[in-house]
Amino acid sequence: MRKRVGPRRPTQVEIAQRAGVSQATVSLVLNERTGAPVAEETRRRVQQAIEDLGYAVNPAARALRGMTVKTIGLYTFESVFPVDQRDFYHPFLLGVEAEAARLGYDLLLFTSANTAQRGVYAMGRNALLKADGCVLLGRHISRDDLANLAKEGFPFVFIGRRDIAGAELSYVAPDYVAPTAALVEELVALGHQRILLLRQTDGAEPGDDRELGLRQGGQAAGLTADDLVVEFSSGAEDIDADRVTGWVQAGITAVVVEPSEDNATGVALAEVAEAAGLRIPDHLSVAFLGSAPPPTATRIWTSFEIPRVEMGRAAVQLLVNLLEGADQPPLQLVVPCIDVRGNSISRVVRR
Amino acid sequence: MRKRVGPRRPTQVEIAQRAGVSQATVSLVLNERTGAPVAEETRRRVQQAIEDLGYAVNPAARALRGMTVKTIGLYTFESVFPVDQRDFYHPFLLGVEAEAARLGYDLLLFTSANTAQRGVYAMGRNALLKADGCVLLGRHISRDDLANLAKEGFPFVFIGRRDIAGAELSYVAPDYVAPTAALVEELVALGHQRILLLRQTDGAEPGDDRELGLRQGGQAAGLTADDLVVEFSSGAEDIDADRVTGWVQAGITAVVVEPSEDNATGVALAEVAEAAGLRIPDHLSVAFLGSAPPPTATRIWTSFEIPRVEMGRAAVQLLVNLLEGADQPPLQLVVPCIDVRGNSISRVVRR
DNA sequence: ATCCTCGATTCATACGTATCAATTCGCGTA
DNA sequence: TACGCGAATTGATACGTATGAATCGAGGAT
Repeated sequence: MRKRVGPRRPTQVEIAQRAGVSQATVSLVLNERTGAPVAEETRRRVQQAIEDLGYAVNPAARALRGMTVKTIGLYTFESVFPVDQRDFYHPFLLGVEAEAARLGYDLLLFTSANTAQRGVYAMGRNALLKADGCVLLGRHISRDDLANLAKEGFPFVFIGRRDIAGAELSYVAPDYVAPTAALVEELVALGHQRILLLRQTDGAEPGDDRELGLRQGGQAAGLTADDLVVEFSSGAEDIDADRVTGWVQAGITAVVVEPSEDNATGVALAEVAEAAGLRIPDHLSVAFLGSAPPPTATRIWTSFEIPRVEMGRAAVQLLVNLLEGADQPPLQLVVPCIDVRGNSISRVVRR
Repeated sequence: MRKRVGPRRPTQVEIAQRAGVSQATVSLVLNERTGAPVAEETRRRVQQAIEDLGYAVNPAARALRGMTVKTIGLYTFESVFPVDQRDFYHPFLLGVEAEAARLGYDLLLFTSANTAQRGVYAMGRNALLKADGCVLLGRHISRDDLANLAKEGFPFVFIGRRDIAGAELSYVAPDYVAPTAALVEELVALGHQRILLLRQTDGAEPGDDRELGLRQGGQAAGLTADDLVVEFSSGAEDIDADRVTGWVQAGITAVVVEPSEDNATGVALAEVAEAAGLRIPDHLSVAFLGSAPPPTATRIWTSFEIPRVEMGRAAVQLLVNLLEGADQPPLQLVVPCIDVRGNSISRVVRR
């Protein structure tokens, strides 16, 4: 934290001297809406002095007075910042950026905090305070951090759903329940009687939502709890031929997969099944409860897409509401996903 | 500029009270390097109080004291902010972001200023001051803005070269001269005797550099000034068959093109030439003095690439030098480009 | 002439921090 | 005992702004 160098910038005091008024009057001219009237002639002289000296208000001083500074922070819990276009999070960033610009806010990327890898309450805390409020993003998020932030009353919006006991927080999240239920009902209508949900081990609330959708859909379609199987995967390495063929032998005819960022689990499942002679969808229907691997010439995965850009925009809108609305309560927004009709599920084939 | 709401955060005064010391001591503990010694026992008590109350230093107050805030601004002069991956500027942003993170700086994107479309000295000025210094980027930049910023002593680094009379400013720029000269020499070695440089109308210094390279290369290869022709284009629309065939009839056998962001001029040239029955490179050699259109199955444009990510990194390094070095003079850095050996130039064919 | 009103302006203060100058205290030396 | 010295701590101040309270005139109205 070195000292700043270079020539000092003009202040309101200097403007005041040049215009022959007091500093307070300069401030009044700058923030015209305060109700106190300023004579037209004085206003002109002050404006002129501002022009002459090239004055610009000092954001630090303003912030110290407790004013907002029109800056929205963006914090991600992943180690690599998602400016990279290949990153799963990039569309969110696009939405956040676009909406911030539209609403006249600058965007502060907390890149420094992420190098420390220690969460908001290590390096990041000072950083967060540089912004009026913050959009938080990322799967591997610390619940404690979120709870603390909420308790402190720091304005933020989380992208994704997190329920914290004893604290209500603002988020914008996709609706995983409804499309999952719809997909399960569709599978039952296609003749599937035993359906497997493959969850991510770290799925948290998003995983819970898929499981809830599975049960709702299964119940609506007349399946019993025994017909709905839930297993976990922590990545590609725990999907092998034995496991997949085991499912089939146990009567599973359809697998619905909770995607991870890189979709390693889903890709592995497809490869292992294919290698074991199980064709998709003839022998095994597979669908992704979220973003699927990219389509190829022959394969379009049945799935649904998260409206990521729109969610980014919505998060900023919620945050600005929090910032500009007088003591606004926490806001939640659930947005619908978009069905992707693929060719990876089909009518069940009895052997 | 609304007033902030919500619960107040703890201050150094409250820490001091809880630890039974003065505010000054708390500040000393926080910034240990000031030479004043603090007893180990006191330090411990203060640290404990900080822990207990969840204290974090107020960046605004610190900034007001004239401290830096570890934030680098990024300002682009184009209207659309280059977070979009399709944008020409995206690689620069990647480099800036990565290096800022590495050096422990946060990155402030001036999105709000760009919506106003009026340059640094309209909306943008207040915004710039939120950061310790700024990286500036963009082709359609206002010289006046740059000159004023330099005069005011605001720390910034421009990506791209701009010479401003009476002011020395910091920039990182690609070396267009050397590779252009080399390319011209190569063309002469291939038998070309009359070479055309097609400049962008708004090319400014980058265009000047290409022209300088053309003359240097031509001279080194023994061509006279008459053998080197310079014309201007403002986009695809002023490239038509008449113009291109006119060149050929005037003895031009090779065209070197200053690229624009979208390379519209170069693309148009290729299409028009092809349509007029001029095959590239057999009838006309074409090279890009910078980034070329993307390669296809049959065509790799002879060109050279600007190391954009590296330039972004370098710009941040220069800026941090300015910020952390005591009254550092302006710094300039010229980086080499990377040759792309294509198939769009060839030995001249005498008819 | 006195009082009140009201528009225009100024005074004074607080925001939270870093740092210089001043103070206190313990201790060894003259 | 007096004195000096260095380590540890504190008092006081300034950074630039916004704003509530106070001041000041100039007109009316009474």
